[in-house]
Amino acid sequence: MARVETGRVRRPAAARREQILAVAADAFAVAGFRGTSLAEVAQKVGVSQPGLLHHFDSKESLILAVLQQRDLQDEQHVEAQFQGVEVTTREWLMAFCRRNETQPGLVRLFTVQSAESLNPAHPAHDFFYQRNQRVRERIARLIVADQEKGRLSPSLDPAATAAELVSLMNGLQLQWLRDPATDMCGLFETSLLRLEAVPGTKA
Amino acid sequence: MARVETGRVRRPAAARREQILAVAADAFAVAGFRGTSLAEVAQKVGVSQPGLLHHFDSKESLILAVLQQRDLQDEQHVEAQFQGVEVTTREWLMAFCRRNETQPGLVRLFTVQSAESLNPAHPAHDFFYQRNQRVRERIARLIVADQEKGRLSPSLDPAATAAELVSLMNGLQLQWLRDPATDMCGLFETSLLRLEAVPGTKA
DNA sequence: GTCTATAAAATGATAGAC
DNA sequence: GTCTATCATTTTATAGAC
Repeated sequence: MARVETGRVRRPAAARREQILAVAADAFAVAGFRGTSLAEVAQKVGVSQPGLLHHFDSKESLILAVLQQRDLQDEQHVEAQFQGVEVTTREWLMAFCRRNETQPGLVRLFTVQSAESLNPAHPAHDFFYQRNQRVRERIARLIVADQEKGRLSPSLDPAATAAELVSLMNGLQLQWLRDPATDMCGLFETSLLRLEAVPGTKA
Repeated sequence: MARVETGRVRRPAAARREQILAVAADAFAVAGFRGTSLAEVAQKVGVSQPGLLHHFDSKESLILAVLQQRDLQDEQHVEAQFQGVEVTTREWLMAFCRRNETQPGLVRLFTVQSAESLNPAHPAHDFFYQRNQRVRERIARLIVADQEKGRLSPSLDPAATAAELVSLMNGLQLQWLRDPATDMCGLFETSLLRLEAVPGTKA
């Protein structure tokens, strides 16, 4: 006698986890953390809501897992391009920008969560603070290297310029998401070239 | 015989409305639209939740009223400074930046709502789209005027440069909110001065 | 103008079976 | 690994009294 049809699709935990992360990333990108319900994510995955919570203890652990995974993937992708090769600030930043241009969902996830996480009560509040510091420091180091090679004016303050470039990149992403006609990378490159044109290749 | 103490504080509708708008602006600024409950706002106002909904038909109408009021106040404040006077792009933008620096709550309201409203289902989705277009056009006109006076290089594309400056301003606000040590206006001015240094004051 | 009462729906999470 | 059942809250909104 045949088993009763239950409709369940049982999958390896790892595969299901990946699937959930992908669906959740999209949902959080569109509606934010508070605006996304576990039931909604579960339904899109094709699983019950308690079934979803079997893989992630809570909604908080889910958003953190999503952000950490995507952040790691993204960083690795770009850094891998320049393995051992010498990179200028502009090249490095433009590589990120160009990659972002092909991944609006990812950009949206980080842009929306970034603003939402300004709230100290947001589960990813610390995550975004740390991430921001890390990115600024990375860019500041690239700027210093460029200055040493005479590619950027020594009159530029590395930390301040890094903060400015991170801000511009974030702002351009927001602008691009709101109005996809925005030439995000074109505007960014124009600004970077203007930076390189600042006079004063050492006194 | 004395009337029974009800504990109610009855106020003129207009005054209560203003009070609600002020409290709601703070709440939406911190926790966003989805993250703020009417009960929370009502409690801080010192009124019951249905008492609050007597003044605003719904949560949606409340957030829209908050944004419209603040947007109007802000624009009027800065434009009033330059009544009839000729302003440069840099002066106009720096006036906004300096005012913003004194109003973190206001900046946070618009930064958080701006990102949250990327969601087409957000009540202020259209509001922010229109507002963004309006600001970009205003700045583009200032740039054209500066170019005509020889204060900015004619090689700059007004619309593109306006989009870049709006992006930078928005990004700097986010950066400043996340890390108050950021010298928002200082960084902005540095960038604006760099723009003015672009060579080519007409052929 | 403000309140109490209440509805109606949604949500995050747990218990326990299969 | 996934489900059904269920709970405790929270949340927006309405009805009707004062």
